[in-house]
Amino acid sequence: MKLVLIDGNSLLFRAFYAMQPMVTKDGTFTQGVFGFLNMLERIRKEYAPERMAVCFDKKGGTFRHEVYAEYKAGRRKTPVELLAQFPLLHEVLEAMDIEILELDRYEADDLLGTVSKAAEEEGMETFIFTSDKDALQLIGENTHVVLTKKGVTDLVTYTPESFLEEYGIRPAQFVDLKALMGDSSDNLKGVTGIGLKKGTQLLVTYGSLDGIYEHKDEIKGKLGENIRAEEEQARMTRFLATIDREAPIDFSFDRMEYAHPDEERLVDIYRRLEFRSFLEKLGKGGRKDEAKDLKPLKEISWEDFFAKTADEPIVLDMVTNNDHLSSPAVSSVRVMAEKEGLYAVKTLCFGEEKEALQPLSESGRPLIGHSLRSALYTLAAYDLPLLPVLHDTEVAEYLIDPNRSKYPLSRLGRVYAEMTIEDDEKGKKKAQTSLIPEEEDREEIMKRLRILAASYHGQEERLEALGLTEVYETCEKPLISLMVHMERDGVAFRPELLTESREAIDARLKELEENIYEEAGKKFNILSPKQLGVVLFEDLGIPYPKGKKTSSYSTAQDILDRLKDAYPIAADVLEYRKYAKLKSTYIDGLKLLVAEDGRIHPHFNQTVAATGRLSCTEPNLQNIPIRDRFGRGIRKAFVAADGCIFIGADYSQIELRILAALSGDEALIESFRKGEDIHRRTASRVFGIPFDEVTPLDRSRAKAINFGIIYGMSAFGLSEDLHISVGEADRYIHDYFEKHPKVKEYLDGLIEEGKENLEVRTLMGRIRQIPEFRSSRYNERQLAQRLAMNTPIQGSAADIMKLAMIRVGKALEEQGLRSKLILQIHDELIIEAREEEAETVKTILREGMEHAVSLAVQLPVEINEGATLYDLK
DNA sequence: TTTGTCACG
DNA sequence: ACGTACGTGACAAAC
Repeated sequence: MKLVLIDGNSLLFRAFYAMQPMVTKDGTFTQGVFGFLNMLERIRKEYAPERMAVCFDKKGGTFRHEVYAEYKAGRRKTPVELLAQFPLLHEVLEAMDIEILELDRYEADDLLGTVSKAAEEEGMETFIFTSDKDALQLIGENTHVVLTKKGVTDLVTYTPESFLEEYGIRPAQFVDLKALMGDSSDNLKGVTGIGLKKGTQLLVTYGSLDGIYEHKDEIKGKLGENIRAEEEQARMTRFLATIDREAPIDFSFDRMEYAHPDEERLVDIYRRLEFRSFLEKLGKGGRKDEAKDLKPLKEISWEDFFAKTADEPIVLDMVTNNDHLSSPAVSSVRVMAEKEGLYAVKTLCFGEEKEALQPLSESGRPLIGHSLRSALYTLAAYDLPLLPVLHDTEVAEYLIDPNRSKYPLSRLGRVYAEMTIEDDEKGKKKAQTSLIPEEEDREEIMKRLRILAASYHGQEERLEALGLTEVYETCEKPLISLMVHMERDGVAFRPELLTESREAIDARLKELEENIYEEAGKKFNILSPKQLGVVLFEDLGIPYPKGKKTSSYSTAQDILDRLKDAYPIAADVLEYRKYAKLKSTYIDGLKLLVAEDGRIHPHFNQTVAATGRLSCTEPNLQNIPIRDRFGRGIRKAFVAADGCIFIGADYSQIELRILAALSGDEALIESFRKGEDIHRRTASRVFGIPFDEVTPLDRSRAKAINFGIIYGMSAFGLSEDLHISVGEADRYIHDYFEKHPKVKEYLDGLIEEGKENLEVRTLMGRIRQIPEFRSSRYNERQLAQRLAMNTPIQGSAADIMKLAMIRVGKALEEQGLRSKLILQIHDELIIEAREEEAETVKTILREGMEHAVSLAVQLPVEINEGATLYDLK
C-alpha cells in the first residue's frame, strides 16, 4: 500500500514565494494554493498513492517552546497574503476529501514522523513531500523523503542509500549533525566552530552525539574545549531538532483514502479563486460540448453568405498563411447564435487573393474580430478599401487589463465562452499546411468564431461596467484603421545616404578598439559586460565605484561616466559602445527592413504599453537617434517622397502641462499661461532666485526635478541623476512640494486612489490595474506608488495624442488630401505632405492636436518641416 | 531564453 | 537594512 504524506506548511510557503503573485478580482492572493495544487496533481499522477494526508503546524506555541522560549524566534513575520491562503487550502483539501492532520503543541514534522512510523510498522511504502531538510531524519527502508528544489519544480527523492551518498552519514545521524552545527533559521545553536565538514567527520568517527560525548576527553585542542563547554546547548538543540514520532495524534489510514471528493464544492471554490485550469480539468471550465452544438463548418459563396446575413456585422477570423494567403472564416452574431458556423471562401491561390477578398471589402460590413489590424492590413496590402471596425476583441481586452503583454484568443475563449482552443501560435502553424483547413481544423475555426461572438457581448458588458466605453469608442477603435494606413504607407529609407556615416563609424570603431586593447594590455570582447568588468576592475585594478561588489560588475553608463575622467579607457569604452550600437541597430539593421517599395513599414502596436501609449517594432522608429549629434545623422536617410516634405508637430511639455491641469496648481498653470520657460520658472521658485538670474545649471537641475515629479521620484533617484547627495536631493524635492502644494496633494491622492482601488485612471478613463500595492515586498509596493503617480500623467498624454491622431486623420481624409500621417513618436506626429498641401496640413496638425481636449492649460504644438527627418528640427 | 546595455519619449 | 524615477524595443553576449 502506497502512502503520501505532505508537509502542508512547507509546501505552501515554498509555492507562495516561488510563484508569481496571483490575485483574484476581489484582491485575494492565491498563488500559494495554486502552486500547492499543481504539486498535488503531480503527486497523484506520478505516485498514484492509495492513501494521502496533509499535515499542518497548529497556531500557537509547541512543546519545544515550552523548554526553549527562543525556538524559531527572530523569523520574519509571515505576510498576510500568505497567511490568508491557509484557510483556502484547508477548504480545497476538505472538498477533495484529503485528510488534514494537525495537533495543538505539535509541528507538521512531528505528525509526518508519527504517521510514517506507524506506516513503516504496517509495512506500507511512504513518500513524504516537504521542502524542509529536517524531514530527512525520517528516511527509512520504506519511508522516502521527497524534497522540493528550485521553488517547487524539481523533486528529489531520498532513500537511506542516496542520503548516505550525499551526506556521508546515516539518516538517523542527521539530528546529531544538526545538534553540532546548529541551525540559524530555527535559532538553534550548535557547537562553536563546527560546520558541515567537521560535524560529519566527528559523526563518522564516533557514530553519534552520545558517542562523541562518551569520548569527549579524547578530542584535542580548541575543538575539544568547545565540545565539552557546549554540551548542554548541543543536547538541547538535538532535542529540539528531533522529530517526535510518538505524537498523540488520532489518525487512521482508512480516513486517508480520499475517495469521495465533493465536486460541487470544489467547482465553487475554484470559481471563487479563479482557477480556470482546474475547472477545466473537472470538465466545468470548458463546456467542450458547446462546439458540438454547431453545425459543421461549410463552404459558401460570398453571394450566398451576404444574402443569408442581410446587412449584419461580420464575425471574421482571417487565417493567414505564410503572410500571403488569407482564408476568411466568416459568420454573423445571429448565425452563431443559431449554432451555425460558416466558411465562406473557396480555395485561394497565389494571384487570386485580391479577387477572393474583393467582395468582402466591397460589402462595407462592420467587422468583429481579434486583432482586426492584421485582417485590415491584408485588405490594405491588396489596395482594397478597409471595412469599419465594430469590435476588436484584442484591443477591448487590452483596455480591460492593459498589464498583460499578450492577448491570445485562447484566453478569451476561457473567459468569455468557457471554451478551450489551441494557442494562437500553434493554431497558426497548423493552418499553414494548407489553404483550406483540414477537416480536423474546421472545428477549431468554428470555435474561434464562436469565441469571437461571445467575447463581443462579454467585453461590451465589461467595458461598460468598467467605464471604458468612451475611451474604447473615441480613442481606440477609430485608431485601428488609422494605424493600418500608417503601416501600409511607411516611410522611404535610402541606405546609400548612410555610406559616409558608415565609413566614418567603421574607422572610429577600429581606432577605439586599438586604443582599448592597448590600454587593457590585451585583446578581449569589448561588448561583453562580463569580460569588460574583469578587465577594468581586476586586470587594471580600477576601484569599483559602487560600494558593494555583487557577483558581477556593472559596466553601465553611469558607472563608466564616473571613471572616464581618471581612466581614458572608460571614455573609450563608452564611445565604442555608442558607435557599435549605432552601427548594429541603425546603420546595418534598418536597411534589412526596407521593403520592395523602398520604404520601411514599421509595425505600430496598440496593445502593448500598459499606460496606453503606442509602441513600434520591426523596426522601432520611435527611437531613432536624435540627442547625439552623430547619431542624429541617421535621420538623413529617412527622406520624403518626390513632391513631398515631412511636417512634424510636437506637443511642448505635454506631461508637465497635464500635471498642471490635473493638479490645478496655480503657479504651474500661470506659468504655462504666460508662456514662460517652465524649467527656468521651476528653478526660480524652488531655489528662490529671481527668474532672470537662473543659471543654466540651475535650470538643468530644475528640469531633472520636473522629470522626477512625473516619474514619482525618490531622493535617491534624483541624487543619482544630478550627482548630488541624497540629502540635497531630498531638500530639492521638499522645496518643490512646498512651492507646489497642489501637486503634492494630487500625487498623494493618486497613491490613495491606487491603494484603495488597486487601479488608477487617465483623463479619458483608461484603467491600469496596480496589483503591486498588495505585494508583500517593499520594493514592489514602492513601485506601485510610482506607477500610480506616473500612469495617469503618461497615460493621459497618450489619450490626448490618440484623439489628436484621429482628428488629424479624419481631417486629411475629409479634405481629400494626399498627405499621409506616417509616424507617431509619443508627443510628435509626422506627416509626409504633398508640397502643395503643406500649409493646409500644418493647419490641420495644429488644430487637431491643440484642440484634441480642453484643459486648464493650453497644449501648444511646435511645427517643423524638412525634406528628411534630419531636417525636422 | 535571459541579461546587460542603450536608443527614444 | 534594503533598494531606489516612468514607458518602450533591439542587439550582443551568456546561459
